[in-house]
Amino acid sequence: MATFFATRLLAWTRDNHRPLPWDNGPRDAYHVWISEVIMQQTRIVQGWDYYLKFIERFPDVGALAGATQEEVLRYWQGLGYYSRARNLHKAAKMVVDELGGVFPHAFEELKKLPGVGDYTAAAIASFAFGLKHPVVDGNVKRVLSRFGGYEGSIDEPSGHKEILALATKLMKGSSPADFNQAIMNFGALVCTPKNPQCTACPLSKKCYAYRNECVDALPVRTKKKTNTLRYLHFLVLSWRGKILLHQRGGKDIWRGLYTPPILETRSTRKPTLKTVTAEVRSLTGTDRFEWTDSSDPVIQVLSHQTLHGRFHHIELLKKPGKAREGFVWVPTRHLDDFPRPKMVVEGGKPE
DNA sequence: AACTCGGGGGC
DNA sequence: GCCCCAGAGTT
Repeated sequence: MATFFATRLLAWTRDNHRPLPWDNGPRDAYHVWISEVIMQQTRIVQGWDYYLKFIERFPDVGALAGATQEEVLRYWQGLGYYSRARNLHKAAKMVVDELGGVFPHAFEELKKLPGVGDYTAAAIASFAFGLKHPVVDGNVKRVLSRFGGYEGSIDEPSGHKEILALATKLMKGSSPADFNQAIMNFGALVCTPKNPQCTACPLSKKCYAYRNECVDALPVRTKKKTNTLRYLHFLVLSWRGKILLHQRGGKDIWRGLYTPPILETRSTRKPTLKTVTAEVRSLTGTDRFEWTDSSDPVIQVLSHQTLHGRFHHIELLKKPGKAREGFVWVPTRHLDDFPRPKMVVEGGKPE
């Protein structure tokens, strides 16, 4: 069975080249690492230009370690899951400061780097070093749950282990890098979530799901997704060509990114003048202002939250005091120096 | 084990 | 609308 799978899979790959953004560049540990982190939970097409621009600006681990977190986040702006960028930066510093700038080869050592989990460690170990570690991503879970007939939930740790065990068996005798690359491409192009190309599939003859007519029922997922509704009111305070930005911290979304000060409420209705006045006074030390405009609600759907945002334009009539810790007055022409979430980039555009 | 963390595209 | 994408960290 292992021979059938790998032979057919690798033959399919030879006839079906899939262009990837790193095709024309080196595939050492640094480049594999960057590409895999950028592509986490992201379609290749979406991450394509991010990868090329990131590599251009940070061509090696030293360049990345030497940059500021702000600049790294700017290159990540719009890509989402910003902890990936923060961890990438932190890990680059670890490699430079503690490992002499050299990536470890061993799977377990790779996993010690922040942001490197099972998948990314296996990808680096196999693609950069040729080690026998199967990658288990969404593609692999789908292909193997169908082919092997795994009907448990792929969301559970047990499901992950089952798929990993099957992948390990099927990989035996193949080049780990070739096998890993092939199975992910195959999942992306043939064994797709919707409308898989079973009639053209070189594996269908021995595919459990195809033989048992349950392709659409696999893989099984059990995770339920919560969806919280939130109402964010951005206070766009301006004073002589500058606006006030706040760098987000804590455990909420967009940590490390900059937004105007936010008043969160329970509806899209404008906060009361009283609330806004108190907030402006707290932020600037003055309550002399003119509330000139409020945008229509802008909706941004995240994987686990739906955000309704409104931008309230407030012009100060008196010089503000020194910005509080974590806040900064930014000339509007320098806004691009500050990494901001998509909703803020869009909402800040002139109408 | 369950939650949290962005944004986009296919259907 | 719902699902899923070259997942990982925290609680």
